[in-house]
Amino acid sequence: MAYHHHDLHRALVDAALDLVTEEQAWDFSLRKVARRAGVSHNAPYNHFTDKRALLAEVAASGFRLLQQHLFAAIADEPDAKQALFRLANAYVDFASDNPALYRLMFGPMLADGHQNRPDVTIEAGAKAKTVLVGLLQRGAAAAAFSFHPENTEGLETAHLTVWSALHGLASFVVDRKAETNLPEGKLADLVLTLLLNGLANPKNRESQDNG
Amino acid sequence: MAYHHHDLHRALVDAALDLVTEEQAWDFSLRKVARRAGVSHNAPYNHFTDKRALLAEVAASGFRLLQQHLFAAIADEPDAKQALFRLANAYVDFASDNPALYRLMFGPMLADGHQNRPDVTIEAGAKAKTVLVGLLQRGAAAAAFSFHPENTEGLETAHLTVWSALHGLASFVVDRKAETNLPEGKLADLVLTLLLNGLANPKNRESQDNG
DNA sequence: CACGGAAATTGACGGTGTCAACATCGTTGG
DNA sequence: CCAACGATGTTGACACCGTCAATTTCCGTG
Repeated sequence: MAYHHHDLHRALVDAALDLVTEEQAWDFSLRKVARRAGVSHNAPYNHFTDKRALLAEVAASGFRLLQQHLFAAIADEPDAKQALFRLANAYVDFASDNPALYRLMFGPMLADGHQNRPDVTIEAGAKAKTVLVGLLQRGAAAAAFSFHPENTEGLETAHLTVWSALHGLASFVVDRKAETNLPEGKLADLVLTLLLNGLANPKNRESQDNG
Repeated sequence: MAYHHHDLHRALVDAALDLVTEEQAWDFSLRKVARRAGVSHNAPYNHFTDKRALLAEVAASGFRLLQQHLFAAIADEPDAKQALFRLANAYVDFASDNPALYRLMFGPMLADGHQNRPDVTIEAGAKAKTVLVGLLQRGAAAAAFSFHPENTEGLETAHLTVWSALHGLASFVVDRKAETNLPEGKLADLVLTLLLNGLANPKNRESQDNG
C-alpha cells in the first residue's frame, strides 16, 4: 500500500496505451486506467489536470511510435522516390495495425470546445511529419520531385498533399470505409503512384491499363 | 401534453443536428437531444435502438448535405478539371463550416467495437462519393485525366486518391492541424494542382516558383 | 365502445468525470 | 531526532450519462 507511486505519470500513460492496444477502444474511462495502474480513481488528478491531458499524452506517444516506424521504414533506402513508397506503406500499416491508437491521435476526442488540441500532441505530430518533410527535401535536392529545393512553398504544398493523402487513405482503411475492390495491400502504392504521376498527366494513360 | 409526437424520429434527428451545429459539439448526450425535442429521456428508445443509431442517422444527414453541397458546386461547370477544383474547394469549405458535423461523419464515435459503421451511414457516404466518381468519369471521357473511361481500376484508384486527399486536407483544416504558412483559402487549389500535375513531374519545376 | 398495441413516462442501476475533504508519506529545518 | 509541511493518494459525494424495466397514456381497429 505504498502511498507514493514511483512514477505514476508514466505508469498511467502506459496503462492507457495498454488499454488502447488491448481492447482496441479509444474510448476508455479514466477510472479504468487508474484501476489498471492499481491506484484509486482520483489519483490521476495529481498528474493530469484532465482526462484530456492524459489522452493528449497517449496520443503524443502514438505520434512518437509513428515517427519511429516511418523513420525505420526509410532509413536504408537512398532513393527518395522508393523511400516515399516505403513511407506510405509504413504509414498505412501503422494505422491498420493500431486502429484505436490512430483514431485517438487524429480523432476529435482531444479537441476542446474550440477545436484546439493540446500542445504536447501538436508538437509530437509535427515531429512525426518531419520524417516526410526531410525525405521530400532530399528528393528535391536530387531533382526527383516537381519543386526546387529552395522553393519553400513547393515543399509545403508537397508535404501537405502527401500527408493529407496518407491520412485520408489511412482513415478509410482503418474505418473499413475504403469500399473498394482494389487489393488492400496495394492501396498505398496505387495512391502514391497516381500522386507522383499526376491525375491529369495523359502520358500515363496507356501504360496503366494493365497492371 | 400529447403522448404521441407526430414524427419524433425526424424531430430527434433534427434536434441532434441543431445541437451539433449550434454547440459545435459532436459529443452531445442522448438525454439532451430528448430534452431539446421536448420529450423524456427515454422516448428516443422507441425510435432508435441505440444512441449509436441516432448518431448514425445524423451522420447520414450530414453526408446528404455534403452531397448536395458538392453537386451544387459543380453543377454548372462543364469543364471537368475546373469542376474538380470547385468540388475540392466545396468539400473543404463544407468541413470548415461544419466542423463538428464533419467530425461526427468521419470520426470514430459511430464505430462499434469492431470498427464497423452503421449501414445507413455507409450508404449515405457512398452516395456522396458518387458526385466525385461521376465527375471523374466525365473527365475521363473527355480525356482530361490519366486513365481511360473503361479502365475501372484507374477510376477506382483516382477516386480513392482524390477522396483521400480531400478528407485528409479537410481533417487538418478542421483540426487546425494544418500548421502551414500557406494561405488557408488556397489549400484545396494547391493540393489539387499538385495532384493533377504530379509530384514527380519535372516539367512543372520551373513554373511553380512564382505564384 | 372496449381493447390491444404503440408511444411516452417515471424510476432505477451501474458507470463516468470531477470536486472537496481527509489520510499518508518523504523530506527538510530546527 | 523529530515536528511540520507539501506532495501524493484515498474516500466520498455530486451531477450526469446510457440503458433497462415497469407503468401510464393515447390512438386505431374489432
